[in-house]
Amino acid sequence: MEMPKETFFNLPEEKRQRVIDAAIDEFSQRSFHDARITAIVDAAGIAKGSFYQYFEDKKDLFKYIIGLAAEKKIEYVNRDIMGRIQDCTFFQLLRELYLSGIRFAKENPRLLAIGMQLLNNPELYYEVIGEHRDTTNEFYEKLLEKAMADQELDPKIDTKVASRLLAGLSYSMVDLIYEDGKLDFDDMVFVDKLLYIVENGMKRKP
Amino acid sequence: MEMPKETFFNLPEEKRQRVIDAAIDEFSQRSFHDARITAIVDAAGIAKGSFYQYFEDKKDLFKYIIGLAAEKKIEYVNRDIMGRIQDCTFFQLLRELYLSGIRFAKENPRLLAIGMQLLNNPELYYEVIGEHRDTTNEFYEKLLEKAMADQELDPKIDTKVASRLLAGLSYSMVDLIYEDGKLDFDDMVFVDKLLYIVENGMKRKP
Amino acid sequence: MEMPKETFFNLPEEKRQRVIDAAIDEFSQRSFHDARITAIVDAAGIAKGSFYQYFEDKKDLFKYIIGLAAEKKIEYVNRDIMGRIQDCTFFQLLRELYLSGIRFAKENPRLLAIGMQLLNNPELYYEVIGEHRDTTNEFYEKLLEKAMADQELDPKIDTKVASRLLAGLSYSMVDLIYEDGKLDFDDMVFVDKLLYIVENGMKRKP
Amino acid sequence: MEMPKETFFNLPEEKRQRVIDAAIDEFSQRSFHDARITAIVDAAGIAKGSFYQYFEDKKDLFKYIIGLAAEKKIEYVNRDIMGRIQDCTFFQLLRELYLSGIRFAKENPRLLAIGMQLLNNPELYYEVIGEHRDTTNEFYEKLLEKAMADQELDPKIDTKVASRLLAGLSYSMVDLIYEDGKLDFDDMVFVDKLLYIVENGMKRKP
DNA sequence: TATGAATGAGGATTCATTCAT
DNA sequence: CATGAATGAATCCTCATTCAT
Repeated sequence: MEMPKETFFNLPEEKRQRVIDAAIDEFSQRSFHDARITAIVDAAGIAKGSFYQYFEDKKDLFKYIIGLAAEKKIEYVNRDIMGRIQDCTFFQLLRELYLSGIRFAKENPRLLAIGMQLLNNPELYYEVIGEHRDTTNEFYEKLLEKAMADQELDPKIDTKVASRLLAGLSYSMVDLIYEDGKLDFDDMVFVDKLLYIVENGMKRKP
Repeated sequence: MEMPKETFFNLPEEKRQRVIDAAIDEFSQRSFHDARITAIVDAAGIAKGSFYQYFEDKKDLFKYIIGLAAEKKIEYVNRDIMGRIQDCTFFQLLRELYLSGIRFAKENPRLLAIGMQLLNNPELYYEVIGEHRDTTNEFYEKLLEKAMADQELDPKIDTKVASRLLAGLSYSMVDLIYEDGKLDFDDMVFVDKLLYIVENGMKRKP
Repeated sequence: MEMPKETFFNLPEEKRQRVIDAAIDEFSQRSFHDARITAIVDAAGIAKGSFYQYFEDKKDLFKYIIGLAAEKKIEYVNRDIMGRIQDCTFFQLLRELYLSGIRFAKENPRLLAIGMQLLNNPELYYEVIGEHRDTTNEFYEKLLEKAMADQELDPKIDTKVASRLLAGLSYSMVDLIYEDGKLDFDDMVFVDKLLYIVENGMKRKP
Repeated sequence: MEMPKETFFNLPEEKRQRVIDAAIDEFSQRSFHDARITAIVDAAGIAKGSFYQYFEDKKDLFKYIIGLAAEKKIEYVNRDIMGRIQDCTFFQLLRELYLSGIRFAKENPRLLAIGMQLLNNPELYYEVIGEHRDTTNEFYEKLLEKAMADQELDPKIDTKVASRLLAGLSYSMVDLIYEDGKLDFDDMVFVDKLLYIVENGMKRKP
């Protein structure tokens, strides 16, 4: 996988940030194809030529930004959730994950927009991310398997299917964010009401 | 809402189809901005100039195609589901809806792709879909309210939240389509396993 | 010189007028090159194809319109001036000519606009009118020669030059029309004040 | 008022001239709308893309060229006339002005053509010339008022009207240029003969 | 003769990328 | 490393004219 060239990492921190920021701005407002290098270099205050000394091409930059976003999100959620995995039930953990996801998205709306774009464009996704489409699914699957092993779940449910369900639900969250204000209760209430259903649907029957 | 010009509707059916087909092809493979009139007219075998006698401009065509897709999907699902609304339980109906949705998407993968496209071009989305934004949510909400009235549902669940959940799940379906083959069971099994959870989560406790 | 085809003259009077009118409208608002056949046929309510059954091409129509305008102006001025040539002095006649010209322009502003266009575009002029650029000059020259013979003029003036002066002055008139209202006296006063100078400049000294 | 971009002024003088020259060539031969960027860049030997690094668009270039022409003419006439305003009578000055105008037009026929163009595209005219519409009239009016104050003029003439006359006469000059050769005397003789009439018409009677 | 669809050449403009300094 | 001009392919769209019915 290409990456920014060395020159980019040799840049003074502040300048590098400006470039990253400008890129996030542009990519969050326009599709990959519509995004303009010109807009990015202008906003970053660097020369057009310099751009091509930092990055191979537009796609190179895009991949880098996507990578950054993923990294940031993982870091964020990790920090939020860290250490609770052990002492929590599966459903408590799920609740924290969703809430943490919502918080992250609200704090980083531009990254959310970029991520959505990627998710809705399979070709681009494939080009940029390559094979690794299933990280999210797999993550939930592992969680579910552990919960199953811990006998928290109804043994009749299929963890592969359930992992899809949990992943799919994150879209409900995003919707919630985009429509902010349309529903008259706050995120935590929403998540709790949602999880009430999920928990009833998946938990081990006594 | 603009529409194709009269000339387009005066065209012989076969030619009109060729244009529509070429447009669907192009729009399903490239973003609105990136889609090329040239590719469309070439594929349709018409002159560049003719295109502009049929449509105001690229956006006009796009809107038309989106409208067609929506119409087609509604028709499809209606035909599939028609008549069963009365004799079905809520969960049976939901099963049919999801299966019908999957079938439609599998039969019309290009329309699916265009729809997904739309989802991440908010500006265009608004222009094209306009007011009809939350049709899906509202549709599920109505269904849920009826089910609630029929005492099929756990009175503790919130129909607004549940409608989001049901809408969000359609994303799990799309995922399924894109990954076709990755899961080792077929759509019906998938939907059944999914609905097993959903039903458990939402149905009225005895 | 091409002319409209026979078909045009076979048209019912009313329809022919509609075409002429539409053409005058378009040509008075846009330069020859910018004028659009489409606009003309739309306004005239005829089919695009019909146009090419009446006229060879855009230029053919333009020539025809120019011809009409010239004819109309000559007719107008003739009617105004008719019969006075004998009983008038040269300067009285000139006054009538100018006033008549102003009246015509005010009553036919669209024709004025087309004429101006032509005058300011030598290439077009040549293409459309051919060699006959000097009609106006020659007309004034004849008038001046008669006046000279009648001993109304200072024998020292050169009639060729004076004819240019008189022709050039018509531009002052046009200016006056375009700026209508900027000067605080009316046309007749303007012409009289102008002719006061001209007469002093050209009349035979006692 | 828009202007060419900085990049244009950073260009080596020689290249810049090539662009200007090509533009003047094209605009003097075709109407603004009809003028082709392609022709200009080809003649100037620059890339199509480069053009858009120098100018915003076609109109931007056109305005610039018009500005240049105006500037050049003012400079030219100023240089010609400079210093004589004090020692000349009004009629002597007028003679110099007309002769200078003729010389300029003959030396810059392409600029003349562009200027004439502008006169019959009112929309463009307004955009380009904007407020400065009646500079010419006002210029002559000031001159006339001074002459009047100096008692060079017949007190009965109206300076506003006379200024129109003098401005209108410049059209006679243009005619002269376009018909070059048709009259059998040279410019100076023509102007002298013209001014003989004008002077007689306007000068103070003894 | 009327119609209006079909055509395609031609124009303006954008933008990723290259290149010379 | 920085710079920013140079490039040209690619795109949308317009419009006079032709053509088939």
